[in-house]
Amino acid sequence: MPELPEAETIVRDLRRRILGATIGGVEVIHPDILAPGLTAVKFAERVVSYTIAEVERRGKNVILVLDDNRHVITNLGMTGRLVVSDSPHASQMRHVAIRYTLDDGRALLFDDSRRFGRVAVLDSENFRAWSASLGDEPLSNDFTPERLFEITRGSRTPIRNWLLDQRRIAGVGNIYANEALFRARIRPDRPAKDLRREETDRLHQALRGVLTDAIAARGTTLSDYRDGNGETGGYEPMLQAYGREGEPCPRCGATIERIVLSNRSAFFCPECQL
DNA sequence: AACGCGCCCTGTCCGC
DNA sequence: TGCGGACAGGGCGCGT
Repeated sequence: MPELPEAETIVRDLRRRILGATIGGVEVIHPDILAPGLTAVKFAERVVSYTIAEVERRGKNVILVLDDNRHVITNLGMTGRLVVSDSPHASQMRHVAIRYTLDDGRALLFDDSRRFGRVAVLDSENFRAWSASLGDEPLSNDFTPERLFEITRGSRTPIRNWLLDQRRIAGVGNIYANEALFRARIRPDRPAKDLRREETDRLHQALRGVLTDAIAARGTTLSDYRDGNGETGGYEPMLQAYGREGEPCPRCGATIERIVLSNRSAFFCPECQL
C-alpha cells in the first residue's frame, strides 16, 4: 500500500535510472487505469516522443515531468508498482497496465493487480491546480507544529481519519497514520479538534519521524509494494502498532487493540495512547 | 459543508 | 484439494 515513503523511494529510484530518457512508445494494456476522459490514444499523443526531464513526488503520487512541461501523474492506489524493465524482478510483474518503451531499449512498467491506480497527464497550469487541491507536504518546511495545530481546529473527525484526508495532509495512509499516532501516544478515535497543542506538537514530530524512518528503510512491504527496482521495503519489521492486534505493546506491554473507523482498521495501545 | 459509507478490484488467507 | 467468504484500503461519488 504505497504511501509517501514508498512513493518517495520509487521516485528516487526512477530519478536515478530514467531521468533524461525519451519515451519512444506506450502500450496501454488496461485503459481503466487512465484518468476519467483520458483515452489510450490521447495518452499516447501526450507522452510519446517526449523526454523525462524530472521525476517528482506530490503526496503519494509519482510524477514524471516531460520536456514539454506536461506532468504524468501516477497514483499507485493499493497495488501499483513502477518498475524499470532491466531490474531483476521486472519479469515478475504479471499485471502490467501501462508499458512505456524508452528509446534506450528499456521500458518503464506500471503494474497494478487491483487497478486502483490512476494515471493522468496535465499541463503545467492544470498541474498547479491539482497540486493546490492537495494538502501540506508533511516533510516540507512549511509544515510546522503551529500549522498542524491550526489545521486540526474545526474538524470533529477522528484524528486517524483526519490524517488520511489528502486535502489536509498529502501522503499519509493507514499504516503511517496508525504508526504516527502510536508514537505520539494519541488514540486514533480522538476528534481532531480536541487535540491540545502539546498533542499536535507530538503528532507533528511523530509523523515526520515515522515518514523519515520509513523512507530510510525504503518503505513498508505488506504484500504488494515494490520499489523502482522491484524490491521489497524494509520498514515492516519496525511497525509498532499497525497489524499487531493481540500482540504486546512495544512500549508498555498491554495488548494492542483493533477498532474500525470509517470501515478501516485502526490499531492502538489502549494503555499508553490517550 | 463536513463527514461517513459503499463501491471499485483482485490476491491472500482461513475455515470447512 | 478446492472453494466460498472475509479482508486489505486509496480515492471518489453520493447521501445526510
